[in-house]
Amino acid sequence: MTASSCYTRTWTTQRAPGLAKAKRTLKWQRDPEGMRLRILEAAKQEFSAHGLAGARVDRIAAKAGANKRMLYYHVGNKDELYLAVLEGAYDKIRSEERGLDLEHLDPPEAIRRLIEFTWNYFLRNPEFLSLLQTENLARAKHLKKSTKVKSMHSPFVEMIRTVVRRGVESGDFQVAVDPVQLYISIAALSFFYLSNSAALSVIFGRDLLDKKAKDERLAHMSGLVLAALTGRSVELFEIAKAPKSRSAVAQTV
Amino acid sequence: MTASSCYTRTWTTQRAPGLAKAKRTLKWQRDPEGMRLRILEAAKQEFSAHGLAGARVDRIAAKAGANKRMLYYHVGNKDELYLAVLEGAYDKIRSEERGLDLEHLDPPEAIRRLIEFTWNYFLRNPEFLSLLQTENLARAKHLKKSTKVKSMHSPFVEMIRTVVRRGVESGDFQVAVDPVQLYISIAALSFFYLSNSAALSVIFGRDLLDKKAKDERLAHMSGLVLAALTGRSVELFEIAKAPKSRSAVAQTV
DNA sequence: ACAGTATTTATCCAACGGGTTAATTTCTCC
DNA sequence: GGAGAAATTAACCCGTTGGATAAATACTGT
Repeated sequence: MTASSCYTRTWTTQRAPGLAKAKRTLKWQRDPEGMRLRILEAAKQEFSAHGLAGARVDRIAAKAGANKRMLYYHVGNKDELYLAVLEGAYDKIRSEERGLDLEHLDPPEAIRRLIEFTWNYFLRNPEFLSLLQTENLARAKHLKKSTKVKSMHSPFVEMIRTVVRRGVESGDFQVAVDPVQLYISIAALSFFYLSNSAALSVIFGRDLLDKKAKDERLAHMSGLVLAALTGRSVELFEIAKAPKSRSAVAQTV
Repeated sequence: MTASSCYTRTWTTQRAPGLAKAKRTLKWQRDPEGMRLRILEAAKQEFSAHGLAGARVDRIAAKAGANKRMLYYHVGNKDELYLAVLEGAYDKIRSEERGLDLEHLDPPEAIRRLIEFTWNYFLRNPEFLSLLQTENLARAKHLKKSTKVKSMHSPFVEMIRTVVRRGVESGDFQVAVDPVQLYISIAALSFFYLSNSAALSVIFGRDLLDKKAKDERLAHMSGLVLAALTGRSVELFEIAKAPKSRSAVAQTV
């Protein structure tokens, strides 16, 4: 319950290292940029772990090694803090995506790469999933106030649109598909699986996050999307075997 | 802020309608079953609207036209209440699914029907989406305590497994696919689109919930899954047109 | 008609939680 | 070396909230 003390800032530094006499002991040190970053990082953890209403401003301060007042001084109130975190999260994923360089791959390979990237990004950044879920439960009320976020996405959509068009022209893809629909589907297949893995693991009685399950999932998703686009049914798709004894599977999360 | 009074119970009934003298006025009336139902319904609304931490016990009581004490008397504390709501929600969807009668349709038609049902069910029951999201943010801690829920799903998985097997045997499906993967994918395509429509509408700058968008989404999803399974690229898949002026689209939610 | 139980109402409260105010300390520039 | 601005700490405020206690009222069987 009580905030875990990730680390306590021990700014009890010596001043004026040369002088022997004047070695005053500082109680703390100024560091506005660092403070802001620590606050945002702590807030990201707290919001993704507890949601918007569940997040505690005091815990964020504690995790950031800061006084609660600092949150308001450097960022703003709880909602503004949340928006800042969210913008940072979107910025990070879209900027990594830009590095994928899909334009120079042949279309099926580009799509496969996008799928794999999305899957791995979500795996590596579970807080991103939580933050989005939380924002959607709030009906995107924070995002609607953001100006930055909207502009970050048109280039991304155009990138996918180009890949699809090239695929159709080269004959690799059977069908032209709306890039927004396609991206939403690609994101959906990973997002839902991962963000709901806790509940899904319980209701289906098998651990969806162990190594084998994750490999199978990636193969399934790539196969599904690429088969639909190209018409050629790619490798994948494990055969459906009827369980004999329905042995209970551990549900380590 | 103050709880909206959905309806106020006016139990100020006349007793003993035949007798003229003894027409006592009751302050309230007993109704344990009805009370329990009203509490669960109110709780469903509150939890789906505000999440777990955001939900207010007092508001639930007010919405149910009950005294707060009643929640604890009839169901339990906040967490037990939430679990009860969740179990009810799962029970409802799985029971409707049983009525789909997929066993007697030819496999592609069965899958299409499952996709359409899932989509429409999520559209008709947005609280279901919220409840699941909330539960997953809580890492399924409530579901793990449930005994009922686990057993509700094996028959459902077997139903899909059978459809897939029949499809492979008849040659309709190119590939055998794990029924759990398939169902997760089908659910994912609808779930993510709808549960994240608020944020997606903002970042992509178009209203994903208007009539046209919804029709397109259903076509896209059916096309994607059936094309992948059958190899024949079904109708659908709108051509990707480059926007000329990128006209702003209203974002009614 | 009455006793006993089930159901519901009426209050209370202590901890919490977001946000604010005011005082303190550090840094920068002249 | 000192004044003024920036950054940080410390302490407080006050409405909220989940939950509890006790008293009141309705029903049931006899």
